[in-house]
This record gives sequence, structure tokens and C-alpha cells, in this order.
Amino acid sequence: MARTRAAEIAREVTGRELLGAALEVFVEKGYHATTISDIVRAAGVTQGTFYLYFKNKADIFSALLEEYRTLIISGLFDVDVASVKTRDDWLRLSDRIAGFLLDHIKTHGEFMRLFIAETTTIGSCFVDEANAFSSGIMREICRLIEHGICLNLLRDIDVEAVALSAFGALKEVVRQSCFDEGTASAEALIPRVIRSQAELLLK
Amino acid sequence: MARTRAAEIAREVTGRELLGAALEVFVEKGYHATTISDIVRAAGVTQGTFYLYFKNKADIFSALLEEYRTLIISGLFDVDVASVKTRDDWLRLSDRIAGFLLDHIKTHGEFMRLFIAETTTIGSCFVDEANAFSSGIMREICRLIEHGICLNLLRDIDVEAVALSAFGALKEVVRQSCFDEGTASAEALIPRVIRSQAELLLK
Amino acid sequence: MARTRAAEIAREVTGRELLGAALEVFVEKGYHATTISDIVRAAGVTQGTFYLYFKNKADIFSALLEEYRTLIISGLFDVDVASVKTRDDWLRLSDRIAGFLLDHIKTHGEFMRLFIAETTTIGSCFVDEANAFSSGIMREICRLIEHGICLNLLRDIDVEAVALSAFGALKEVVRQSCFDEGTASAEALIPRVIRSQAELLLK
Amino acid sequence: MARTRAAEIAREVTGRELLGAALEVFVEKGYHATTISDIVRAAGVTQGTFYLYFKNKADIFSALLEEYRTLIISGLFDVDVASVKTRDDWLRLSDRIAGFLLDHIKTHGEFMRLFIAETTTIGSCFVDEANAFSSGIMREICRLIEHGICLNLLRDIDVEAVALSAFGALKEVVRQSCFDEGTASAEALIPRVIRSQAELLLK
DNA sequence: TATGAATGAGACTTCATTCAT
DNA sequence: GATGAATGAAGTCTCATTCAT
Repeated sequence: MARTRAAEIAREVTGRELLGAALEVFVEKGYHATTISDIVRAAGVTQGTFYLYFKNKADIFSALLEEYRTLIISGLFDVDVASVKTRDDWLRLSDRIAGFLLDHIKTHGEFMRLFIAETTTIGSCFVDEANAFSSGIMREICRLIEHGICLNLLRDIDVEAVALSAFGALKEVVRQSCFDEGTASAEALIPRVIRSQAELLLK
Repeated sequence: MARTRAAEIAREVTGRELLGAALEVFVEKGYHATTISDIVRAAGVTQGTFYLYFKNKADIFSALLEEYRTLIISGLFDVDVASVKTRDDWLRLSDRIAGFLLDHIKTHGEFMRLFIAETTTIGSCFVDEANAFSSGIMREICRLIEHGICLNLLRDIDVEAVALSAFGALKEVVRQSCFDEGTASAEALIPRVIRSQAELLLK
Repeated sequence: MARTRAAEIAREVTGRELLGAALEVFVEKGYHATTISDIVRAAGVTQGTFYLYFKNKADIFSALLEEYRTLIISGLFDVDVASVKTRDDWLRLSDRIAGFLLDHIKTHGEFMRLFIAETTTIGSCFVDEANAFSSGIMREICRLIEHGICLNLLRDIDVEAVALSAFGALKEVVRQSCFDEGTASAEALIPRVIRSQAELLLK
Repeated sequence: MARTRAAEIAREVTGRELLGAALEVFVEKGYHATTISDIVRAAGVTQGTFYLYFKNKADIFSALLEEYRTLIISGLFDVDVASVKTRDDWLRLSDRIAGFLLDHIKTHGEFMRLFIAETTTIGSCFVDEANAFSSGIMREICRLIEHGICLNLLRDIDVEAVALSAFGALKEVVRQSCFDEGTASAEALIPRVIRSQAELLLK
């Protein structure tokens, strides 16, 4: 029925507007400082409407996080480990990852920043989301390193320790890119950080 | 005067109690979720008393951060870079740093946890504290690496990028040690992470 | 839309109720002694509701003052100076002013009382309101006296000084009418005070 | 005993200091905005000490008012009505009163201002003090006018009404002198206002 | 007398959430 | 589905006052 259809669309639209507005406000003021009132004002709807779509602030934030996880993980899955054969492939791969990250920061940096900031807080209700995210990336990194070892490209290393280091390095450089004022220099560092980690691992 | 003396002591004691209680509650519930009311309850004093000692929640949190910075920086200054001469010295130094960190986590893990968690929040009033802290540590790491290069111990590397990586690695492994459920295994990782980073850098 | 209409009415009603309740409580206890809590209790709404309508206590007080200014100024503009030609007109005019004031006290005495009492407090945020009010009335009085001089009805006088005196006289007699226990006698004085001032000025 | 004597003096001194400090703070911030804490800080003593001398804020304010009443009433009693015989005496007397007021405003203007402001507030605990003061002055004015009528100097007037007017005029001119920014011009008005009132009354 | 730490009542204000329309 | 007025709990903060020393 056209009626139901229209209603569905309306529902979809308002929901989208709320999510968009929420993202905007969260990014600007942080999770704790934003109020439902801020969100609905930004979305151009009223208080009551909010509760037709979300249970509360945590609920809409979770929804945003979920969207984000989907987004970045599909991005990471595009990286094709199998095609790496030689030393040069290895370096090229690291450059490609750096490129992906840079692009991602440029297009979704605000979101990334929000995510990093709000999920590491003590008492955060989003620990599960954060963990899912971290372990997803760690898995990728491990897979990469193990593949390199199989090919006899890499030095004799403590895989787990090295993967953890690499993850920390990534996280920190991203953090700096997202948070620090002098973003430019921090962004410039990303390829260098990833490249130098890659080189250190090579035989 | 005896009375003045007594008052002085009382003042000192209550101030300590408030700081201690605040640390405890902050660590348990996080900065945003803890209320002044929580703190005074834990300290065994009344609301009014709190305001004799601190302006507000941010003020007592700042006081805690400051205490912590003093604590850890004095610990780091004990590391004697000059005595490092050979490859073995280098590895021993890295072990010593790992040891220091482990001890530190055991004795002041709460502080560390609180610090790491709460200073990366968007809209945090503590960005300056966080940056002061980070750059202090980065400086130490750079000094170490440059010293190693001077001695011709280390490979040809991008110092800034590598120092940033090392810092990120440290931070992540510490974070996992402080936060994750299976703390034991995470703690076990600290020496391995630091050691493997050190080895990668060696020629 | 019916709902919007209902909401509009509700909004209007509650706002009126708050203003009315505030006037009542302010008059009874004075500005400083009344709390928001008093006002909302008198208005039959809850604390939160108050803040949907006014920023704080000073805000609702300002709103009251503004209402009052509008009220009395429109009353004063009704006085028609131009029609005064003879000695008798002059005396009749003074009687008419006295009548207006008496009526005003009877119908809006609370407003007047509140206004007179609370706008002379040191540190009052309402000095501007008070001055606007005073100079408005002073202007009227000067206009009156100058008109009388033009017509050669009045003695040779220091207009500014006399207008100031007349204003002070008015204010004091009104004050006594509003505040003193034996209001009756004080009210009786108003016509006598105004009349005797008028006679003193006549040649 | 010297001991007791010294103690008495000490008591006197601290009490004076508190009164002086209180006056200063009251004048600066007004009655309601000043706290006990402000007063003791200004006096250089501690909270506890205050309560050895005064019951509460109203108590110390009352003490100040009482001091002030004594001061001004003794000033007014110096005016010698009996010596007025002629028309010129009458004008000279009015000039003398104006002079006294001007001097008084110059030396105790702050106090006057405080007094005027805080005793006319609704719910003021100082109504009695204010009334005692007003009726004292009214009595003087009536005495003056009646004396003038006895001497056949003055026109045929409604004594009560005229006295009230005169009192109001005085009060307003004083108020303007004390409160308004352009004090200079207001002060200049005092002699003119009093003089013109005196002249209007003369036959 | 003087101190000043401690109290605790109470004021102000915000905000998530509900509900009648 | 949308509205937005109303709620009321909960938090922040101030200050007059007490009391052990």
C-alpha cells in the first residue's frame, strides 16, 4: 500500500536525520556533553520524536558505532593479503594500508575521533563495540605478519608482541592525526610510521 | 599554637582522604559518572567539606593528574641512558624499562588506568595535561633511540616515526594490562613487546 | 492543528500563572527572600516548568517590571495637558492626577509596592528599569509646570528643583499609601498632598 | 585589673573592626549579597569570631543602623528653630539645613545610600529602624513649619500634607545624590530644592 | 577570646523521559 | 507518527552556624 510505503519512508527519513544530527553534535561536543535536546534541535524534530526511534542517548550512539564498524571493516577486507609474494609486494602493501587509513581519516576523521575518544573511557557502555573493533584489526595484522613469515620475508619475531606493537603504533598515529592541532604533520607521519614498521620487520 | 597545629593536620588528612576517595571512585565509575556526592561519601565527609578543598570535580581530577605526572616522571628520570654502550646494554635497558613499567602498573595501576582512559575524551578539559605527559615520554624515547644510533647499534631508521610507533606500542600494551580482564597475560606481554621492539631496532 | 492550538493555550496559561504567582510572592516576601521554589509552589507547577518560561528569578522579575511600566505609562499619557487654561483647570488637573494615582494604587498597588521597594536596593540589577521609570514621570511633571508658566499661572520658580520636589512628594505619599499599616489615612493624604503642591505653585 | 582591662579593649577593638569591615562590604555589595564570610575576611578575623560579637548578619546591620541614627539625629538637633524670627531667618535656616545635608552626604554618603536602599525593601527586617528615622525627621519638619505659621511668615497651608511633601522632596534629592552617577549635578540641586520649597511656603 | 574545619540544609539548575493531544 | 508542555529526580554549589581545640 502506498500509505504504508510513505510511512516507511518517512520513518526512514526521520531516523536518518536523527542519526546525522546526533553524529554532528557528538563530534562537536563529545558524548557526555551532548543532550537529547541538542540532538533533536539539530535534527529539527521534537523531544518526543526522539523516543520513537531510540531508547536513549546510548542507544543512538551505539547505532552510530555499529554503522561505523561496518564501514571500516568492509574497507579492511578489501586488502588482499594473498597477492603478496615478494619484499616489494610487502612494502607496497604497507603503503596501500597507509593510503587507506589516510583516506579514511580524511573522509571519516570526525567519526574516528569520536569513536576513539568515547570508547576508551572508564565506565563506557561501549566496551563491547570497542573490543570487537580492536580484535578485528589485530586479527588482520596477525594474518599479515604470519603470511610474511610463511613467505620467509620477515625476521624471526614474537608475532603476538609485534602485532600488538603495530596495532598500538597505528592507533597512536591515528589518534594524533585526529586530535592534535597540527594535523598536517601528524597525517604526514602515517605513511612513514607504517612504512618504517614494515621495513623493521623485513629480513 | 597547638590548635593551629591540629587544624593543619586535620586539613592535610581530609585533603588526602578526598583525593584517595576520588581516585577510587573515578577509577571505578569513570570521570563522568562519578558525582561529588560519590566522592564525599567515599571519603566520609559531607558535601560542604568538599568545597573547602576543591573548586569542583574538574579541580580534584586535575590535582590527581598532577600528582600522577610528578610520580611517573620522577620514575622515568631514573633511567640512565649514558651507561648504555653495547648491544647487551641496550637489551638490558629495554628490560629495565619493562620492569619499571610493570612495577609501576602494580603499584599505581589505578592512576595509570584513570589517566589513559579519561584524558582522550572529546571535550576533556585535560588535554593539556595529556599532551604534557605524552610529549615527556616521547622525548625520552627519542633520546634513547638517538643515543643508540650514535653508538652505531641501531639500524638506519626514521627516528620520529619509530619513536611514535614505540610510544604507541607502549601505550597499547599498558592499556591492555590495565583494562582487560585477563590482565595476567597482558602483563606478561609487556616485556615481550618492549624486548621485541628493541631487537627490531638493533642491527 | 488542534494540538498546536492546545499547546499554545497551555503555554500562555502557565506563563500567566507563573507571573501572577511571582508577583504575589514577591510582594509578600520581597525579591531576595522569595525562591523559585516559592513561585512554582504558588503557581502549582514544578521546578522544571519554571525554567521553560524564565531564565531565573531576575528574569521573571524583569518581566513583571516591564509589564508594569507599560501599564502605568499608558495611564499617564491619558492626562491631557493642553486643555489646561485657567487657574481652576490647573487645580482640576491636579485633582485628576490624584484620582488616577488613587485608582492605580487600588488596582495595581502590589505592582507599585514591589516596584518602589525593590528597585532601590544596592546591587539591584534593575537600576535601569528604575531610572527609565523615574525619568519618564519627571518628564511629565516638567511638561506640566512649564505649561503652567507659559500660561502665567504659576509663580516664578526654579522648574527643575520644583519638579524634583514634586516627584519626591508623589513618591513618598505613594510609598506610604502602599506600605504603611494605616493605609486608609495615607491614601487620604494623596489628594491633599497633590492639591497643596499645586496651590503653592499658583500665583 | 589590667588583664580584664586589656581584654575589654581587645573586645572593643575586634568589635569595631567587624563593624567597620561590615559597613565597607555592605556598601560595596549591598545587604543581601554580602556574606558573613565577606565580613570576617575584610575584618581579618575568622568565622567563629564573628559569632562572639553578633548573632547574625541582621544583627550587625542593625548595629550599624543604630550608630547611624544617633549620628544624624544629633546633627539635626543642632538646628535651632527658636532663633528664626524674620523672613530672612527662614531662608537662612533653609540654607543651613541644606548645608548640613550636603556635608552629611559628603562624609557619610555611603552609609546614607546603604540605609535608604536596604530599609525600603519588602520583607526588610529593618522596618522599625526605618520608621523611627522617618518619623524623627517628619517631626522636625512639622515643628519648623508650625513655627513659621505662628510667626505669620507662611501661607495658609495643609501642614501635614506640606510636611510630607517636603520630606519626600528631601528624600528624593538625597537619593539622587547618593545613587546617581552624575552625583555632582544632583548635589548641586540640594540647596536649590530646599530653597525653592522654603520660598514657596513664604507669604 | 580566637580559630577554622566541618556541617547540612536548601537554593539553583539541568535533563531524560512521559503523555495527553 | 509527531508534538512539546510538564515532570521530578538528581546533581552542583553556597553559606550560616557550630564546636572541639
